[in-house]
Amino acid sequence: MGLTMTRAAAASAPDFDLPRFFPYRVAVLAERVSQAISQVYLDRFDLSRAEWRVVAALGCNEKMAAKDIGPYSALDKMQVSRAVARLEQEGLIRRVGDKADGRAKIISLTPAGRTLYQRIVPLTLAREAYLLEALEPNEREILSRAMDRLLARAESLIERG
Amino acid sequence: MGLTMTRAAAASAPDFDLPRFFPYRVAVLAERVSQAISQVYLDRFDLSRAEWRVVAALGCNEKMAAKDIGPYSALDKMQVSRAVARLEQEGLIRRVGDKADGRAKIISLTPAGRTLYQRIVPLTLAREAYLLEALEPNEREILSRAMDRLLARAESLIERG
DNA sequence: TATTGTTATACTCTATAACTATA
DNA sequence: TATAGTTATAGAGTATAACAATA
Repeated sequence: MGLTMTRAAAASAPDFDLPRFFPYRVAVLAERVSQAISQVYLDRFDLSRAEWRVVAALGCNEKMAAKDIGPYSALDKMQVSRAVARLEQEGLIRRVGDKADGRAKIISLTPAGRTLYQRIVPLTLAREAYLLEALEPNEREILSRAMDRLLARAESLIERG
Repeated sequence: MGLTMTRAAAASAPDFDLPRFFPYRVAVLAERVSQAISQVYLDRFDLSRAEWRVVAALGCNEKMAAKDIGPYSALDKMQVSRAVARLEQEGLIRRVGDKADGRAKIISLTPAGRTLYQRIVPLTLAREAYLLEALEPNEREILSRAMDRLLARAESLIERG
């Protein structure tokens, strides 16, 4: 990981090595992990990644307004809107108007949606467990904390431009 | 991180929590890191991610055949082909036929391409360094090894389907 | 005037495969 | 028959913004 940052060379030949560049490595890792997991929700159950995230969010939370699904699942409001529209067509979720706020719609899984969720979850958890078996418990803890800190730093970089 | 894997509940309510699900977390992290880095190569220098990777590969390697750029930069041959075509139009790379293999074309940066590379690299390294400042040296080492192992496991999951 | 959610549009990316030229 | 690389095409995903309804 370009971790040592030994800038032996000056601007004319900076110490840059793509395969060790952290942003590259995390992109490749995430892409491969996503492929491995999407074999479950996409290939076997024909859900897009956004649709799977919405199902997962509702599986964890029972009832949510669309505006809360976005922040919970790292999707923007259009991705949520489109995913929710398709999931409703497929009979996997239902929407009812919120009495408290006429603009909002409360979204929840139908029984079919919950059954789907319950089928997918064990398969994805098994794959996650297989991935994490590569690590010792203390390594997992360090990884988890590292990811939280890196995410916070990435977000502060994005903010400042 | 769904790391503890305490499956207290049975299939009817598996211990699934999207925000702690490792594949979700690594996807979100990679996306945010990519946004933070693409502010450099995309917003300031108008390169797509694939184009930046090709420039970076050639910055690290001087001369490469297209077939070697793909594996080096985690791009498929079409992504390489398109990126290379645009970079050539922009005068950032050049292609010459390989005398040893009439099918292959040897690709290298032009002086303009190398100048661009040398401008981008310090900026991306600075952002990488900022991200990694969040971690102690030993944490970086553990993270680096963890990423290698997780990648290998993800690839073996993909292979077996 | 701001927020919730949908729709429209254009653009980019991706995936598959057909195609050429060489080997 | 296989490989290096390009091109074609269609589908999926993305970004921006306009829009309607409600607050």
